[in-house]
Amino acid sequence: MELPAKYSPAEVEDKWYAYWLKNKFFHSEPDEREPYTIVIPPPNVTGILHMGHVLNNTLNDVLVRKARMDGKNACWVPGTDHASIATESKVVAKLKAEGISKEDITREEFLKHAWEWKEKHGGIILSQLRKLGASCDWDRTKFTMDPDLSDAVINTFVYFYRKGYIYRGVRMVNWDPVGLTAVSDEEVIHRDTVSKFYHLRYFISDGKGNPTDKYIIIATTRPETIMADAAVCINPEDERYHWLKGKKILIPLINKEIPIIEDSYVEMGFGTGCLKVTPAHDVNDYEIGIRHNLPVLDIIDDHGRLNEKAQILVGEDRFEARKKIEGMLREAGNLEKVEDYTSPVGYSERTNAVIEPRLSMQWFLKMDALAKDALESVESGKVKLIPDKYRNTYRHWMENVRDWCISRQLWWGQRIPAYYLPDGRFVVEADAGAALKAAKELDPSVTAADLRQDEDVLDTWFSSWLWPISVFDTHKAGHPEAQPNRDLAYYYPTNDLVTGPDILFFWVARMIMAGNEFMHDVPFRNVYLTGIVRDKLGRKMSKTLGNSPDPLDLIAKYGADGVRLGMMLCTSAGNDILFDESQVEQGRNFCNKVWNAFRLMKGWSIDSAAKQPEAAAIAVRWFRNKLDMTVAAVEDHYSKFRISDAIMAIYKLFWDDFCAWYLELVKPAYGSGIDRATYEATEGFFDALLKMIHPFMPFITEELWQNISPRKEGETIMLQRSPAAGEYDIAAVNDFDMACEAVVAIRSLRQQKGLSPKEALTLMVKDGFPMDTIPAVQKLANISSVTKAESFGSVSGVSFMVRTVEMFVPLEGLVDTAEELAKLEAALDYQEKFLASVRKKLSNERFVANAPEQVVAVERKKESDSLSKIESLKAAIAALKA
RNA sequence: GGGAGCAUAGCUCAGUUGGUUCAGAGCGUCUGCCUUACAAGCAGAGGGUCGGGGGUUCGACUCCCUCUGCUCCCACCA
Repeated sequence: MELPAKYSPAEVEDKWYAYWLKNKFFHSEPDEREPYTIVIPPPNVTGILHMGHVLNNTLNDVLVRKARMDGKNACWVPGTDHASIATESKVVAKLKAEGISKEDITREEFLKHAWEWKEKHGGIILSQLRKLGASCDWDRTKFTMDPDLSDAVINTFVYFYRKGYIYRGVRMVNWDPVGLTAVSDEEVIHRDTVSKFYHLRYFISDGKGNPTDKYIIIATTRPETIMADAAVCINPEDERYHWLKGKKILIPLINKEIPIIEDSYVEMGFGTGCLKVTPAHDVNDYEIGIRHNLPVLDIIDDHGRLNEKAQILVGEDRFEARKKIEGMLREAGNLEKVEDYTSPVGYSERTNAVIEPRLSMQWFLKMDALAKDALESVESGKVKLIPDKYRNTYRHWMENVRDWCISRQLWWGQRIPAYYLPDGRFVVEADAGAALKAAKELDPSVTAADLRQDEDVLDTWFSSWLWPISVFDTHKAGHPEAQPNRDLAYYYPTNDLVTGPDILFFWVARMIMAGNEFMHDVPFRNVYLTGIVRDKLGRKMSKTLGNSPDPLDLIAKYGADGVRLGMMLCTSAGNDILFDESQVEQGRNFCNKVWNAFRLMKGWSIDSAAKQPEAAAIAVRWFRNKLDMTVAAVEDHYSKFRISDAIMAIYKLFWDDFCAWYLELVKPAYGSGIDRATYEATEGFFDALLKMIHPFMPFITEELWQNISPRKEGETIMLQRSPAAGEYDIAAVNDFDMACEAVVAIRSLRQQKGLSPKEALTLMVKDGFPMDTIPAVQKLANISSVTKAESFGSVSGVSFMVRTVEMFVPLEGLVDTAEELAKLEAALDYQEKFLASVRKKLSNERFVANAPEQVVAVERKKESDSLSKIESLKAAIAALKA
């Protein structure tokens, strides 16, 4: 077989992915084997693949492929999330571009557009995952708004409503004036923002609504809301303002009279000590308003514009109004001064609009009982967080959880199944028919046409928290008493969940709640929390910064295997990843290394008459041990989710041990064939190595595995068993390591002396070297003959130490005696100091008395080793001087 | 304001109950090589008072205190 010197991934990857699909290797059905289940964190249905997805899904794929090769019935369920706000805003934008405003069309028309959009863009990200090699069970692909999954959401709502957990109420919510919906507390991101601090003069009223010449100063960041002020508040302890008690104050510009109230909420040291209370537009002010029974005046509309209740600046955007009112206040003599000011401002996670605190009627889910159980699930270890530092964060959140605002003023999503009677009462039922029946019980005269369904839809997370259940069994969600179907019974709970810490509360915690509620069991055993993918400079990857490479471009350039490996090499749980293209290059290079090792091996012709050379026999014995040793280490890494350590161990095993040492040792002389025993052993090792690499680099390993020896249709490396760790002889590995050290020393010596690798040398060895490895040293260091010696006599040459053994390479005429002497004396000096420190330790009675025996033994070994080295060094120095 | 975490080689990070000749890895750097698998490569080399200070201990990268610097999460300071 003629193979090019460089591996080209493109055709190989498409070919094998198609082969895997055709043979349904990814598909899983319940059987008698142990299941291994992962559900995908569903990407937004209209999303496109970014580096975060690459990280997450590569990890998932590594885990699921490894499980499959461990003989488990592995099932990775893919799917997408309808992402109500994100998708709806995209559809709105698209319609806007076509000249259609959402307000001008009906809900049904809008949803038709939305579904069209979904059909058009919905599959993109899933097909991109195929490019990455993701071994999802595509037959099980789900969408959070599939009809049956939506039914599960509705049933869940009805269930919690009947349980008394869902209620409706007026609350101060986080209003997103761009998305035109309330968002939950978790969807608000607070960022320090530079703004202005306006110091305003509020004049005291003369009691008839006219200003006196006395005024107080109030500091605010939001002068455009003064028209909604309901009072001015001072701290009752604040003597500076006692004279104000009982007085009335006039709101600037509109001259509205409002009372002075006292509340200890106000901090005397902050601002001027006077607080304007605006119950409709500030959460704290709302609380104060309730305490003091103040009227609520809402002057800002859905879009963040001032409404007619503001009396002035009606129709102006809140930020425009702020600018304009500054001028008006200055003109009216109400503006004392303006300062620069930095304070935390809430932004919508989805639209980045400044959140407007706003009062509105919303639906809520009580969280306290659910959170208590979900906390217990993690505290007890039923769900393990990896890394476990997140337990603290998790606990803190669960202990301070607030009720979940689950309604959204959107159309894209599951519509809340509450039906209003004309008199304002409502019923909650799974469908309109049941609702009518229930409504008739309240009022027999009600007809279907009288009933009006709630306009709002449910928060997206209210569907994705059911994901580990609903992808298998859509009836079970909302019906804790029901028997799970066969799939759910078999696959639930899933094993591992890989996701980002940013959605630990949004999603992970809520899945645990839903799992506990409906399955009486947690939804997964391990939660692997990845970091955020950042660029080399530590900046978050974002479209606006343009610092995020397109994964598909990277795949096209380096191959999916290269991209995967590059990602896996630098991932450790819970740590952010500073991604750089050079890592992918490293991955690509590794592919090429594997490819070329294969080329080398396949290029050999077997000579049946050839006897196995000693060096090859040594190599085979050693590598078998080394392989077993590494398999054990890799298994240990997997068990602790140390994925980058696992691949690094495999990487070094392949590159350093297999290629640099093993292949060089067994490589036959140019022009000759290889003996059968060595060839077969090599092929066996190669097979094992491919299997170890496969979860990380599925494509190239399949390609090469298929070509090691002829395979039948339907055979695949994917379904082979991973190499199992066997017994290994650590002493043999250790002896070989010593041989390698000798080789390195001799090569280094060559470099120093400018000797070509082609020039054979001779070697003299003192007692203590593992002589059975000598043929390996000879082959790799090009040593023509080796003699054991008691002393090296007066031959001219260079001596060096390998651990405690002195070795000597005779080099007539190339030795600078003074230089050698200096080197040896430096080594002696170091060794003597080392010995002194060891002896100091050993002469410390408390050390000998308190330290464990083995630690003391190690020190004694150091002492004797050091003594023998000193002896050798002294002898070598003496010989040089002679 | 509350909570959590981090600081180890030029960069990114390991260091698993305080004890092996333990100060490591990968990348990068430097030197020499187009050696008949691979220059996307081979061979070799250099590089760190483990952030500063103090303490506990026979022994500290590891445990405790403190200082400095950074990050994240939560939170209503107008």
